[in-house]
Amino acid sequence: MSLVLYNTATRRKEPFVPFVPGRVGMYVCGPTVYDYAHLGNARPVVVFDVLYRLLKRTYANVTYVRNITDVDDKINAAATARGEPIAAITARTIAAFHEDMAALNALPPDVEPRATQHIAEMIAMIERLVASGHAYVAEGHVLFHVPSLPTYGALSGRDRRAMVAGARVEVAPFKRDPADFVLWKPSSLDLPGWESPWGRGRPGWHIECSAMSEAHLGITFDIHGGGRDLIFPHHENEVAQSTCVHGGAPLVRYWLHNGFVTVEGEKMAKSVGNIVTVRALLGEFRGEAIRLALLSTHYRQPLDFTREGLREAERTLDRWYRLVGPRRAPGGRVADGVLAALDDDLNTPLAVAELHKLEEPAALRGAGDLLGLLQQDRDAWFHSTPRQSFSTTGIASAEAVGHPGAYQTGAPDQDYFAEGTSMAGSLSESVINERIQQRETARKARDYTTSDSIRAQLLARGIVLEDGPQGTTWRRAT
RNA sequence: GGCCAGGUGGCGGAGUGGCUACGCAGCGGACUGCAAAUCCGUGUACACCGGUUCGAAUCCGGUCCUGGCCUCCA
Repeated sequence: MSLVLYNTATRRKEPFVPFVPGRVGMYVCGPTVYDYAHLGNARPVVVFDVLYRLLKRTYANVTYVRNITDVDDKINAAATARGEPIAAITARTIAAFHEDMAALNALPPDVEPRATQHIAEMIAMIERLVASGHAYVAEGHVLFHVPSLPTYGALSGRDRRAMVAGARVEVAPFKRDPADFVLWKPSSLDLPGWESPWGRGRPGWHIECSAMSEAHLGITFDIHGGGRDLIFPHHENEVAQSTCVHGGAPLVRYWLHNGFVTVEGEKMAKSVGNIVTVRALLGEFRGEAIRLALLSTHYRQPLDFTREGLREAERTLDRWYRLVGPRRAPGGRVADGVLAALDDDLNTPLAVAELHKLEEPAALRGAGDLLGLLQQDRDAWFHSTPRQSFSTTGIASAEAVGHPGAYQTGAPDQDYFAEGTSMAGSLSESVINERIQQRETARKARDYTTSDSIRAQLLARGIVLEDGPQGTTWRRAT
């Protein structure tokens, strides 16, 4: 394997060489848990899941860390707005996140640290920053002093003075420099808080990732991933904190960032009202189709998510499932073309094209395993509806998770899915099989009027019949 | 305003100097009682204008357009 990755820090593709031979440490920024995961959250999870699978093929020791941010002002705001304890919101959201990502065939990370479990490490880190002159205390806050680090801005490629000039947010008066950012801030008693040398307070956003990556991956690790929007300020600030704490030792060797997701050509944003949650989408499409749609565009490119794109992904999976054989079986050797595509900076669209060239079931299953696709039995795929697929993986319904109204994402979102009315799932398999038998009888009697009417009836309920050499099979229309 | 991406056939989407992917849709055919599925055939695209070159979608310059970031949005 000769993996090449595009490194945001150098803006070039570079051969991937682990810092410690044979061992790989990878950190991906995970969700802030106050609401269901949307497509923008799902893309990095799926993309870096493919990278994780690819790395595990080659390296015996891969540690994948994906954090959970469970202390954040957005969570506090949600708790206030809903009149619900923070712990209840985070616990429920984390459970939903796990279910949704599992439905997308994303493997769980090796470590999933939570910010609230690493407060002590954060405080220790901040103390060192204060002691070394990189941070200062002001009005109960601890701030990182950006001018104390001459190389600040290298990752995002921006000039400090230009940033200040373009700043559109009011600068807090106690900052020594407009670019300084918060490491620790005071908490009133109604907000989550921990005792610290600077009084009861809570961490700023960036420090958690510095603390958690050090705790689980050490001072310098190989890969750090996330969405493009995190390059600045989040990752820039992470670099600043960590390198200052670690006496200049580099934090990350390869920075990877995925592009944004738009929906039907529009930016997905709360203000537009077109946030598409994975959970809502899973009600209409199967997880593997969503996953394939996410992998059909190169991860660094912008991805426009459309209903038609999802349908195409379903048709593609239909075709592959017809070829892979009835039972889920261990995959065979991964085709060279597929590997070469993924080795080239995770070129998943090219890998998908390579899959189209495969005809052998074992080869398809093998490539599918690496991409996290084709993970079920053929019948399970053809007979399942989105809902069923969702529940057979042990996922509780949105209602069972509770307070569905709390996750109201607005009318436009509802409209997006309203047109996808589906009758599939309204017929049980026994009824379908019974009708197929009746049709068989009619066909043997050459009563094609009856047989065609049975097929038409089933089609109206979303069931497609196919007469093959081995008899009649059925599938859910998509 | 600054910085950064991107504009490829009806659609999606790779490709970054010559060999013009791949998929979907469409069209024609085979198969089928009819379908579906499958198979065969079928489409010479690279925003615009210059330049470099024997040769450019691919390199250089310019123009237009779209999107993102610019202090807590993946």
